[in-house]
Amino acid sequence: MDLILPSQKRSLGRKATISKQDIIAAAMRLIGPNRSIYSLSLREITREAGIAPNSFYRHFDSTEALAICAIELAGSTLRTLVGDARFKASELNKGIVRMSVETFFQQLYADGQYLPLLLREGIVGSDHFKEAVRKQLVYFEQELTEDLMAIARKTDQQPYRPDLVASAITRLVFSMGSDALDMPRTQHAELIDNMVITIKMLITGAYVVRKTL
Amino acid sequence: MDLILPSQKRSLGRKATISKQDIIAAAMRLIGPNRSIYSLSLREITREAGIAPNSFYRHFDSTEALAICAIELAGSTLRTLVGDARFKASELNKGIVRMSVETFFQQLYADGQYLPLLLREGIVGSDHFKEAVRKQLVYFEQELTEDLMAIARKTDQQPYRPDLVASAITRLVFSMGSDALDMPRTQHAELIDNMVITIKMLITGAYVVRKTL
DNA sequence: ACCTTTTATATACACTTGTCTATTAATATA
DNA sequence: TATATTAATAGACAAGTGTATATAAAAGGT
Repeated sequence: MDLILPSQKRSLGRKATISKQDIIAAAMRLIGPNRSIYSLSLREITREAGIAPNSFYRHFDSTEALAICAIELAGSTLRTLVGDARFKASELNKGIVRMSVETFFQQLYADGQYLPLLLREGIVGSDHFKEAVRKQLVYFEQELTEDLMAIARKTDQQPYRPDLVASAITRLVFSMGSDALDMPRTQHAELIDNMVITIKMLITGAYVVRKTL
Repeated sequence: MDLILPSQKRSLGRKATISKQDIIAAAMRLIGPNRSIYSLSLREITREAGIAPNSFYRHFDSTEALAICAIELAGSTLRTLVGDARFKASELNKGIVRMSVETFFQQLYADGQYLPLLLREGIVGSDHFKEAVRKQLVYFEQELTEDLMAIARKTDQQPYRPDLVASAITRLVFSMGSDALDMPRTQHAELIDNMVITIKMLITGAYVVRKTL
């Protein structure tokens, strides 16, 4: 998608002094831990990015377009990150659940701040925003479902409604993750433990419940 | 709290033509399903409420003050509602989990739109906002924990970490609840079923997991 | 009746906002 | 070197913003 990757070949004209990514980065700097992209003004963004207001239109049609671009970028970044976590987990034999959760938390400290972005824009944005975020979460859930099936194959047990489990885990991880951002790091170890316990309770319940329902 | 209840006694001066509640109602009308209070301008609110911009200051110091007042109102309203649900559940013997979830969904259709309000402002607001919302969620979790203990007493089993279970349920209910707002009502029955199943998986897991950990 | 207190409004000011219409700067190609 | 093409800017516009100051309106207390 050329919204994300800068087109390598440029055929003619003046060299671009700023890229889409630079503008997105400026926007990310502005929203910080509380604001949403929706609340940013075009001029505010261009001021932060160090360009003239009108230059914005060379890169995006509107602030809405920028937001959607940022959401997609955030989603893909996060998913490759969790993908790596799964790979490492199978290598280090550390437990997929814990490894994924830990990786997720690492991302919290990264400059990108992609996780809270997804959370916020999925809730306060326009319908267009929400759909973009929902799409990213669905990817997440699909990968999680795969993981759950892999675990199931190992233990030779069939979980009940792995789709629901995956959906619930996604919601929990995002919810607790954004809470973590407002807490001192000293509490994060405990939070991670709680998260792992909760997820394990959920997965365990998924095996047992099918008998009782 | 006199922020919420209109002071009955008025000692002197001109009669108030508008109340705090009227202004809050106007703000609620404006935010609709997507916007956050944070994005409302003072003039926008007063226009909707049918008063002059400066009149706003007679009731609130700032839009932030209005937001916090609305959050507290939303929280108390929701909690009494769920309290009623618990009462009815014990009367109708319908199952606390299902009854609470159903009541929660009923609230989605109410004019107040309090549920999405709590969700949004807890995420995009200032730190002050967030704290106000968090306080309401803690109330929720405490009542839930009570319920879980009550169930435990009946079944004569001790759940593992009921605090974590209550926290998880709260997050799930709010998350799925806000999703429901963007879906056609025809899908709500299924959503409620899924929610109940998920919660039961979680609770069941909480009983089993203590043995395996 | 008059004064006091409260509520609400009117007017105004300095800013910020999004966007339109040129105009200038820089670079690849011919 | 000249030209075409793209990027970026400058200036200006109407519209919207929060708030300060001043004034009018309505009610209670004496």
